[in-house]
Amino acid sequence: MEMVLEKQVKALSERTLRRLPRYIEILKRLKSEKIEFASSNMIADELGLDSIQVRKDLAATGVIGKPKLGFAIDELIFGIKHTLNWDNQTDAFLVGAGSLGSAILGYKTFSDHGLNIIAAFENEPSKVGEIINHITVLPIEKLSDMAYRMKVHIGVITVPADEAQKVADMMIEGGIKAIWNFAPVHLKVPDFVIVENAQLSHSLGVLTHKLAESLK
Amino acid sequence: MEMVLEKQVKALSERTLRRLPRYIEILKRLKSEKIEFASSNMIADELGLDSIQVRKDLAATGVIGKPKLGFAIDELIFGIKHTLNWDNQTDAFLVGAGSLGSAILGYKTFSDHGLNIIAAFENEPSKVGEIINHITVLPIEKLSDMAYRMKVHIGVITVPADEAQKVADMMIEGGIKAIWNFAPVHLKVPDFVIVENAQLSHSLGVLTHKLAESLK
DNA sequence: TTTTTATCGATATAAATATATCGATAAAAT
DNA sequence: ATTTTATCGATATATTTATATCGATAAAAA
Repeated sequence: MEMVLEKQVKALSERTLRRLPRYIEILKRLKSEKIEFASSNMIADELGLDSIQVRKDLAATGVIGKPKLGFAIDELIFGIKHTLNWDNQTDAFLVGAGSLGSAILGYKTFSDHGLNIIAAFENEPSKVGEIINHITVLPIEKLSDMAYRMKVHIGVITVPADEAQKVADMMIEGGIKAIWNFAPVHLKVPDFVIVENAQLSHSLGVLTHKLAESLK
Repeated sequence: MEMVLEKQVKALSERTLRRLPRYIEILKRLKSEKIEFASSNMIADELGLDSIQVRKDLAATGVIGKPKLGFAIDELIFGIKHTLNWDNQTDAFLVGAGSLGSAILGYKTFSDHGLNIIAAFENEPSKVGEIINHITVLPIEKLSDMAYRMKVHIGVITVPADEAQKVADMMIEGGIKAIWNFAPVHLKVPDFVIVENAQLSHSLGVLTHKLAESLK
């Protein structure tokens, strides 16, 4: 088979991707102060980063700055959102309507972040039928079939550790392509499925370690 | 069981720190299967990592492996927990008893991760006095003073964005040394204060971007 | 006991990421 | 209109992180 070379879109590193939402935060604040242009230096200062790094990150969004002025804020916010695909909403299912799951269902702001949770699923019969933030909790048995029929591409897992792999398998069976995993387990999935882990313990470990070091 | 841990030779990178909890997860599972030794290869395979990287990460904990056998699982779990300071519990205050705050208060497992949340605080008078998972919700006004008197070193922020900086300031006034920040804002704090950000949007951005790329 | 083997851990190399340098540019000042 | 200035963005360098190589070692097999 012959390789077709497309114009190489500058690949974004994961670290850059994680900084982009922070830039949006700063830019929105500057915008609310009626500022129209932001330089890489302003942004870097606000976040305690290096301005060269900010410029490099922003270069990956394709937005072009102006000498002496910096970046047009509106355009830059738009460009970052586009890069993150936050200017579209992708339908998602959430499984596990416990306290964390409910908290996530309660967030209205995910729609600004490209995520549209349209249904929740549960094992526990007593929770089925509940409505959380206008989202109905359905029985887990329906997950695969509904995901397939509704062409849902994102799954959010907020079940306990010992149920997570099973839930992931059901999601994949239903054609889900990306999993946002809050359960403290490593999910085994086929190569074509994207898993983004959001375990609180990972971040907590960094905190407790650094604190202990600093108190030495 | 006696365990002598070598003094830590090298500073741990943040990326290593974030992998350590994942090793614990695998090791506990292997242990539950009555396995006593784990090689770097076994661990790496389970997590889809490189065995050399696992060995390097584990070297940073000071635990020594045995040729042909690998690492003694009990000793290794202990060593990793020690490195993360998860063998001690540090008292913490949480501010913001909304849905995410309540979810965090509900986690019983944080005590296995070095965190002991002993009180929660709120702005909203209607929430003050509530008891969530045996933890009382107190008025925010008491935060600084109580933190100082009780020598609390960790603060967890789960308030909305526009209140977070104010809460951080109060925490620092009360002598808190490390902040686990879930609010979507960059906190400005003195150098001696550690901030670990746990914003969901950062992780979500990686997911939505990768999914969009994969569907191209 | 001797040999074979799997795995460690030290050192070396490669890749990714961050930081520095500097000419080009357009806005603002002169 | 000309000069000065701040900032960009391309390229170069440094640093950090990940991966490869290989001798040393202790367990298991012969």
